[in-house]
Amino acid sequence: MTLPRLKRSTLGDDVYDTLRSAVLEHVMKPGDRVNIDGLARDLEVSPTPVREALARLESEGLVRKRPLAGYTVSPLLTRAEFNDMFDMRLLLECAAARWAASRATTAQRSELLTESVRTIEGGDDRQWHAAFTALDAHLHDLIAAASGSPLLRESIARLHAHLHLHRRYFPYAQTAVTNDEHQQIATAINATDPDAAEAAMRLHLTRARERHLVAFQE
Amino acid sequence: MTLPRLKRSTLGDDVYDTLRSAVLEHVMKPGDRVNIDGLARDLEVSPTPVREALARLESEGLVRKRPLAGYTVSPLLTRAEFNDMFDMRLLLECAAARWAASRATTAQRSELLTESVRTIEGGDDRQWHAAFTALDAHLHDLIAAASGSPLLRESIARLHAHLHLHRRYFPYAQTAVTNDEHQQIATAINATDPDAAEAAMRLHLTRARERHLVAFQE
DNA sequence: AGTTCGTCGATCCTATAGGATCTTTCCTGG
DNA sequence: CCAGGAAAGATCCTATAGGATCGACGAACT
Repeated sequence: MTLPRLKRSTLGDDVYDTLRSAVLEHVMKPGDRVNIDGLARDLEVSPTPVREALARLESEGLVRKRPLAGYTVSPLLTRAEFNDMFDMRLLLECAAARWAASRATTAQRSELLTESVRTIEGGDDRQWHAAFTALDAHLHDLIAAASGSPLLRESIARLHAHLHLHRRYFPYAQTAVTNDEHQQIATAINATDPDAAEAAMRLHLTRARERHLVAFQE
Repeated sequence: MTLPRLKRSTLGDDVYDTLRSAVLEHVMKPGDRVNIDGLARDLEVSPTPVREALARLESEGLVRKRPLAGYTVSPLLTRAEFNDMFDMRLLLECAAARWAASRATTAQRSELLTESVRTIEGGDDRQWHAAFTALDAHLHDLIAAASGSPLLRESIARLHAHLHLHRRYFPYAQTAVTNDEHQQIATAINATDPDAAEAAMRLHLTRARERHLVAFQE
């Protein structure tokens, strides 16, 4: 019998989750100054757990720290940084798809298939975008988990956090295409076809990069 | 005229560097409990910067945190984790070598050649091992930097920190082989030969894995 | 008019104190 | 001799206060 190990969360962890969500959902916008005392007041905690949470967020690159001048939310990605991120995604996620195709368990394959056909309906723009982003992140994490490499999964998760530093962009018209690409990856992994899985992932990421690149044309 | 931007370091950063070195050099051994108040007394600072440093170290996986029970130094790698780490190194560092071969600047190529022929002499066992490890890490970082991808370089650096979680092992008899492998990589990169650079890196890592694997045979 | 200096306000950084929790040790009973 | 429970000690977690530094505004000088 395995008990779910009741999670004894600390205040610092709660603050961390809250701040992380705020940055990822652009409630705290890139470039914003982060006032430790102010945040502590708003969250009704002491500055100490806030400092702890910010130290972790800085280690992940979501906020920047200037000594004796405070924290600021990390600025938006430059075009070069954006391209670098997608180069990394191609490197990591293509390998993840390949490994997942050869090593995933039966349960992982079926869950991947199930999730890949889900679609997001209803809600206003903000809700819809949040839900779609979450689903996308979840799918990619499923593949990363199925790769059987904890380190690879963690690296991909870290990278996806940086993706949120990118300017918000709503590819409404292309969700059908995105869903189709996801399904092709899932199908290839389910069929234990590493080559096809890697190719499908490469195609998906290459197209996703192009879809997002329009944000830099202004 | 460019001034070297005097670094205004904070106490928290100093504590972080100190603790990080202590963990990496096994002054604080895997599994050891970390006493916040005790460390603050020893370092003659308040617990606050110590907490901040530990939060960052936890984010990097060098220490673990159990709520309401304190921090402990991360345990030694299991055999599975060790293999996973080298799978990741193969994925990341082979790509780094390939990219470095095609994109490195002239200055980077020459520095890589210079450093790859350096050897470590003298000192007692501890000093010698520390110097050799530092040189190895420096070489791999040079290649990662020459890849032109900041994210890739950071990922590799993060991975190398985990390498120190591995049991100490002194391959005295094999340093000549290691040096030779390093030089082959450097030569290939200098010759702008991506295929050879990747192959040399793959060979180096594969052999390094075997050299370290003996630590698990007991 | 432009620049420099000094003061003010805000913020960060560090230090200390009190409450809650876990670990350890000791004791009792079977 | 071993298992279970309780109390003491140590530690972590949180809250608050004081010192130091940075940025900004205004005045005086060149």
